[in-house]
Amino acid sequence: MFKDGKKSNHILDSLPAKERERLAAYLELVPMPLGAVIHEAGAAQTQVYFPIDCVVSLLYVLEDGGTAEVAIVGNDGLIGMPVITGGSKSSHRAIVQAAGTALRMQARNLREEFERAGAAQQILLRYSQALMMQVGQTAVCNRHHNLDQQLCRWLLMSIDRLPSNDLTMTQELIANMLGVRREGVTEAAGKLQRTGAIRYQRGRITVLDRAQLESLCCECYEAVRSEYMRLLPWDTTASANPLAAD
Amino acid sequence: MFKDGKKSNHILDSLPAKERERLAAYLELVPMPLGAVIHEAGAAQTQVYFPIDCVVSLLYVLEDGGTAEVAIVGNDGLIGMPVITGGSKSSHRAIVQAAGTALRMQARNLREEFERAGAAQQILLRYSQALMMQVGQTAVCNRHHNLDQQLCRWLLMSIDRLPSNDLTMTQELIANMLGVRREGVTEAAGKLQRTGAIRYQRGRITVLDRAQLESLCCECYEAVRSEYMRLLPWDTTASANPLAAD
DNA sequence: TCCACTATGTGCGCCAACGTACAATGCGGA
DNA sequence: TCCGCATTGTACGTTGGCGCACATAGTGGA
Repeated sequence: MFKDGKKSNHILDSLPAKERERLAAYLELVPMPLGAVIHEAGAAQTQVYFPIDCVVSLLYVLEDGGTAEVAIVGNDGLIGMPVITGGSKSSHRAIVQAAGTALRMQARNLREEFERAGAAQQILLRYSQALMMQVGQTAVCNRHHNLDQQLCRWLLMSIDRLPSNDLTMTQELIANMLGVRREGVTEAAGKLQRTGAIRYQRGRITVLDRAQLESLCCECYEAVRSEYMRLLPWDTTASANPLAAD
Repeated sequence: MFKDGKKSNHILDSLPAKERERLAAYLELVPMPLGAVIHEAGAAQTQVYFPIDCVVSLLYVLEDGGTAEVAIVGNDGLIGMPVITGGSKSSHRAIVQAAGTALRMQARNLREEFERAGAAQQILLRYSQALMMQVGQTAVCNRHHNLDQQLCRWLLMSIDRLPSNDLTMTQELIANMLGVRREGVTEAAGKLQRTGAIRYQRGRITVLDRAQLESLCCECYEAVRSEYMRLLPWDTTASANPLAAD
């Protein structure tokens, strides 16, 4: 799980003190309002974002206007990988799915730090692998699992990246993320509400029984979670983190 | 498109002469037999493969044995990105989907070249972005498009990476890749055969009318193709390739 | 030549999700 | 307080793909 009470970003936290201080000079705390489009598909990305207590979705927009989420990013990662990989722009729209704050910096400054080939490079590369895994699991889940399971996965992944168990989210928006009908979400969420797993009222969802969601969920959630833990042991207080050199 | 008549690998071809020669010392031509598992999910990857005239699928195996392909790799790329990103192992099984040959090298040698932070690093990072895009599009396609369209996409992506328009592939195997029923593939392929787009006989499929496949296909094929072209302009004879410094 | 096996074809009922239509319900502003 | 609007609930026929069962047809080996 990524929830830790602390308001921080795990990528930044994993950096040794020297690198973290160097980057800190470039970082600026910015609000991330619900629905804001951080990066539009096909547009050059001049800034990167390290979420603190917000969640951003990467989604693909089809020619007919349909959408599908390919990944979720919160305080476990960053928005702007194409800055590192050199393509500068992405085919995905980055949109704020849960409001909060993020640390922002100029793309060129992150790029510079990456090119120092130090701990930051190592961590960013590992993050890219974790993200790839998450995207792949989205593909698998879309193929094999039903809406009920996918909704559970989505709720779990979202609250893992947020400080509380509340989501300010209409069913309509969830449907857009999952790429399904709004009515389908209403039905699936209704089931979860009846069994007491969640509660919701007009654009606000509260997870009441996390364990129940996990039991209803498909294996995809745990697969992604454990891969993130393997690749990015971000807890700097734990000795398990080989990257915490300070 | 990636088909070029030449037997080569585009990543290696894109390298400046110096880098290419340095890597050549480590490369070994190996056969890639149909069905061979190049990397098992969760196993350390000690070697990387640059396909020449074979196609390798990355697929995820579910707990119940079900499978879903997350990406296709041919002479446009390489198998073994976790070696670069530092995770050393992948959650995906890499399996030879079309027999042929590949160039193989020790993981540590590629890792070393990457750490030189030269043209190879740049190209490998761009490839990782292209691969990410492909995986994301698999997710989108699984969500929104039907089996007929997906089969077209799959056929096009496969023959693009092979020297001819023939595939040695049973419908059963295609079904495993797409994560669907074998009967569904039989039906979809039957339609394509009746309209003259393809012909097949017991484990061998020939694409007769490429244009027709493209017209029946969803937008996902072209989206991935153009992103590969943007990120990896591999034709060293074209002036369009900024990476060809020799 | 024939047999065993693999690959492909076809037909069924079933179900999840779709598209559509419309009702009911809460919330915020005039 | 009431109106307008956004959000959620419900229903119904349609469809694409599933699971299953079994028939047919190539292919390679004994």
